[in-house]
Amino acid sequence: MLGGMDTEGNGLALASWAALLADRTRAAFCLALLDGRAWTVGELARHARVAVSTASEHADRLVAGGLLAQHRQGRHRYLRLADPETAALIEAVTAAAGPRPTPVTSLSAAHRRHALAYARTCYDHLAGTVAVAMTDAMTRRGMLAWDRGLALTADGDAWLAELGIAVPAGGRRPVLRSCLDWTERRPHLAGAVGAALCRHAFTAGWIIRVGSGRAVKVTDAGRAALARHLGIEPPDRTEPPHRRASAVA
Amino acid sequence: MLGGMDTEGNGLALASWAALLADRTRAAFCLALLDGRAWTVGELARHARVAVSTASEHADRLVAGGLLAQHRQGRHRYLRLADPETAALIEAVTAAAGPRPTPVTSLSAAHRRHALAYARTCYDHLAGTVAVAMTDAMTRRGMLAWDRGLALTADGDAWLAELGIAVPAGGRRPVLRSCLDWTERRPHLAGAVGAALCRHAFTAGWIIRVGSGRAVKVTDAGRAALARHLGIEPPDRTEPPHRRASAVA
DNA sequence: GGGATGCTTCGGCGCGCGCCGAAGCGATCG
DNA sequence: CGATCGCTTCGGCGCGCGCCGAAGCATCCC
Repeated sequence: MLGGMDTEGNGLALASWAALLADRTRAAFCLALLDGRAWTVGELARHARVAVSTASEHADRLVAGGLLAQHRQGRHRYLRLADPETAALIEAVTAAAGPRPTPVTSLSAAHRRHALAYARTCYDHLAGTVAVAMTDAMTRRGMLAWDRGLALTADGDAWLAELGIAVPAGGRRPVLRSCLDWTERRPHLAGAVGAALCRHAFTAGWIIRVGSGRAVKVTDAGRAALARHLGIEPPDRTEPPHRRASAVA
Repeated sequence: MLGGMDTEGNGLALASWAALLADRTRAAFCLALLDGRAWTVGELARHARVAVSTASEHADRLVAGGLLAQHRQGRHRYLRLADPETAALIEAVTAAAGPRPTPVTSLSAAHRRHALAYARTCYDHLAGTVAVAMTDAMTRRGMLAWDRGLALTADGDAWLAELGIAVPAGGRRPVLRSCLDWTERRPHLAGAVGAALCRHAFTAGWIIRVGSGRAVKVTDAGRAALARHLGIEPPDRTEPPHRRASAVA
């Protein structure tokens, strides 16, 4: 029959890999870990609402499959995503898995949803309305060129330098990548540059973590910086979401 | 608890999507369909060595899940991958799922394996040793710039024009993307440019399909063209593989 | 018309996997 | 030292899913 070759060995590997994500509990783990931090087994269990024993076994499988890395410390076992490539892949699959806009049941759920859609981390870079707006602004200002691929222009280079961000030279990691935003369905920046930008936003106090998840909050200083450096005016998102219908733009 | 939100709705979507690939038969289907062509239910069944009834049901699920598109024609039902994005994602997962070098059992299997590793289609662009060599040559000749993202240079633009390939202007598809080669573990070109290049290679007679799978063969004309246009000398791959150990470079 | 051929539907079988609670174990704390 | 805490291991339960063959239904060919 020919052709079976490619498939037999490799189809199995593909299926095994996918099987790791093909369970709602394990998927929940990976999604939670997309915040880029390390979680304990207990935290993951509570998050996904399963028994700790169950969570422990799932963690075993994910580590064995190479999706997660672990490190033990005292009586804790910390889990995080294995590497940025894995994170990118999971994010890509999530985007493909579709904009299922998650029926919102409670008001506080609506708050959290909006906070996530507004600004969050995507492993090591920024995502959400704010990240897409930043990408758009950078494009508008001629810092990014999309017409022959995606690349930083000389202006973009200069801008980063001005902020004190060094563009990391070639490792095996792509310097600049576009990542389809899961809520906006439009691209934001990832890759080494995206990560450096996000790191800078944290250290410069533009954004801070809020709650235990992936959501971040743009500080006053952050709003000022975005206005000054990119000419964008992100709305204040500490106010309740129902005020906001027109502010997203 | 907080944080459950993101996960509950979305973790389910992620898991459902992954479940589509999490079966060796369905994975085999998708891998086969990565050749970019449309297969019938019967062909897929024979390829994956399952009963036709089984294949039919799998096809249903893949179509319902949005991974495959179908079109019926007389008593046939043709299946292909839904779109280039889906293809890219599957290829990415395959690469992540790992370089499991597929233990080779028979001599003819070795032939097929080498043919695949040497040159094949990856949905709508080229992959394998040849594709990676082409990408390297284009980089060496200054047609591609990687240091600030991945982009065509002016030289690259001119080269494509010389071949009569128009760089497709912005649709929602990325113009140029690097795709991790599954056999070489190094990047080759994808995106609209990769697809255009592959299409050109077919129409210009540089390559032809061989067998029923994804493998392609570089013609004499193709070898001449690669030498002339890129200064690379791909070895003749119609000869048996054991001759070739040193020729791959 | 009759007889292939390609596909779908259905019933049924059996394995695998996700779940839990109980018990055990090592680290930590008082 | 004993009590607590975080995690792991184990046994057992039940659902879901992948598989098949038989039967049915179109389509195409003579």
